Amino acid sequence: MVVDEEAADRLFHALADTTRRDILRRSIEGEPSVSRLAELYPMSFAAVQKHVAVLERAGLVTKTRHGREQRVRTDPDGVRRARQALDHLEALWRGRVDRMVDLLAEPAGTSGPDEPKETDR
Amino acid sequence: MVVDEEAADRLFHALADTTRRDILRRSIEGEPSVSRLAELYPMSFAAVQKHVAVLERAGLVTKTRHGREQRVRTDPDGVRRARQALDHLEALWRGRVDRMVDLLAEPAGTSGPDEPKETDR
DNA sequence: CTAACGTACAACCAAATGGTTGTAGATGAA
DNA sequence: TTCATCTACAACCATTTGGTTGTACGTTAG
Repeated sequence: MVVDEEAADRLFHALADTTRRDILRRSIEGEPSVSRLAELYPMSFAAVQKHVAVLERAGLVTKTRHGREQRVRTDPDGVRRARQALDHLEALWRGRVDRMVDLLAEPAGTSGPDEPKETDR
Repeated sequence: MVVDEEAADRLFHALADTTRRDILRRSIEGEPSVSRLAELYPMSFAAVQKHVAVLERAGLVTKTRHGREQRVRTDPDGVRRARQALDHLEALWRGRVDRMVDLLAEPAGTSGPDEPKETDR
């Protein structure tokens, strides 16, 4: 499996917050310190610190000491892992569509009937 | 903007749960009724019903009445919207890398210095 | 008609989330 | 050294989440 389920939980949970997504964007463009980030949002430093921690546990950002500050940088692999999970879902979808196309393309009566009335679902 | 922030919150939140992602997968492959789904997980019917509701509010699945049951089907557009949000993040990342490459490619001393020591961050 | 099934929804509860304040440890500047 | 800055983390609180049970309603099968 590409990412195990718990990791996927952490990943998507980390992404499921406007502030955290914004932190992620700003940490892509620059490499802000935690206190620089904290200035941007209408909440305490500690709150922003927690958001960064969530992103870090999800593997979306890393922190590196730089003097007395801690700079936040996004980990492109983290974003890529999230995309892979969605890619997998889309692949499933495409697979299903392909199978439906196959059924339609099949000469009538080759195998079992497509919908034997209301089978058992 | 591709998806507004609140919609993105709902989207990623809906994806941030193993059971919900599994429901999504099964609703891609088949088109199970809510009670069929409920049989699959170690929780009550009502709990599964709530999970489906979360997916529905996120625009990831739709329900359609079919006799007395309600079949769940995933909405491929929903998954695509989630991917677009991540695509955007990756584009930002690529943009940053490109800009760094530009700086490196720039003949020395053309514009301002890259890092004037430890400016003000 | 009656019974069984599938669903919807309210009320409730424990645990997690997102925020706060306060305290304390490192580090850099004066 | 001393002071201001940046960070870490604990303790606390309100709200949301994810689960439960119970009740009610529409639909299909006998």
